[in-house]
Amino acid sequence: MSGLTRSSVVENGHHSHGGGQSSSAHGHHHSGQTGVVTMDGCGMNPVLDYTAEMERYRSFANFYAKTNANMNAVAGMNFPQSAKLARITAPMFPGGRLGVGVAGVTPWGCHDNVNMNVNAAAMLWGRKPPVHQATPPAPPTAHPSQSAAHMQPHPHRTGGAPSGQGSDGKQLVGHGHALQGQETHHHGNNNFLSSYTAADHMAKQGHSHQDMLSLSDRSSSCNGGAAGANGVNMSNFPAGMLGLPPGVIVMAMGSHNNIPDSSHFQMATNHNQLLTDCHHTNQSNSSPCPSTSPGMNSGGQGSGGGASKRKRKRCGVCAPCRRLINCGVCSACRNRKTGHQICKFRKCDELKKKAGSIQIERPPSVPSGEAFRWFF
DNA sequence: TAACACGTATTC
DNA sequence: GAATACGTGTTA
Repeated sequence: MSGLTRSSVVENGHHSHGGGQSSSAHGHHHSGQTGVVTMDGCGMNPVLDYTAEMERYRSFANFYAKTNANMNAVAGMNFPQSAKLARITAPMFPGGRLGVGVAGVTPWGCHDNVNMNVNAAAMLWGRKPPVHQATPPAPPTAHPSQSAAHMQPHPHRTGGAPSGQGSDGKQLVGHGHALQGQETHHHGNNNFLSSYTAADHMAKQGHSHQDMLSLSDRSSSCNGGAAGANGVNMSNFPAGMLGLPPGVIVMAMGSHNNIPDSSHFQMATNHNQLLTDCHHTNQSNSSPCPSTSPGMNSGGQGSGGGASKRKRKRCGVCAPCRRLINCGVCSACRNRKTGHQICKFRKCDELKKKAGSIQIERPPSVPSGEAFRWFF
């Protein structure tokens, strides 16, 4: 059953997405654009309404372009946060399409930021950006992953876009069956870049995101070899072998022996490695798997020595964790200096629970199809 | 019981 | 050392 559970997390293709501008809480949307490749093989997703989504983001972009411009011009002020935002969001809307003013458009989930309009300039990043920036992604028109080499049609491909959309860079990878056709669109548009950028950002910006991403050379131990039980151990495949462009998330589906909680996010990095999600992670240098990290519970709960006093870490996959920006208006944000608390909207759902009650079968706050919202 | 304040672990 | 954020005691 765990396989079914995992399937539902990604998008099983049965979700209605005919709601038009329905709330994002119902998850009809992004899975088709986030570069998610699922590994359960037999599911098929319709090609989702990408155009509508892009229009929506463009609307945001235009609005914030104006907002930022007005604020900067009228008030004669510069908002450093805008620059920070731009650093990550700009690649989502390359100037070629949306213009310079797009800087500052933010990729947050649209439904939980009612104040974002008036507080756009007050939005804060949870952590300062890394000092060293990753190699910037190539412009969409020149991204190396657009090469035909990795866009060769998969022999078992059955779902996804019509073959006429091959130029869209759809790459289906599976274990002997067709993969869900919800794949990427990433070459012909900007979502790939957003994924790429966000992934890179997440890999650097905060511990929680680092948690999500451990290098593939550790992933086999992380997964306990579980993926192999499915016939394909993606962990051991460099992304390049699979033709996955950086930023594409491979979500290994299907049940894994004795590992009910292994939602295998795997993300192709710009190094063409698959990054493997280890739930309950830690960023321990020595321990490949979070749950054993000295930073968290080793010797604590794990040894039966009672509740560990070690700090837990964000799960990295729940909706709040996927949120990249602070709301700027909650008490935690307002009292940043004295409160020592993360934005309420970013507070991990798991951490809200009592310590010791962690049981992530599936993040309860992650409705189907929203698993990768943070890329937008 | 939720919000707040503070200690402190963790990361950079 | 500063910033971030978790844990927990206190307060409203």
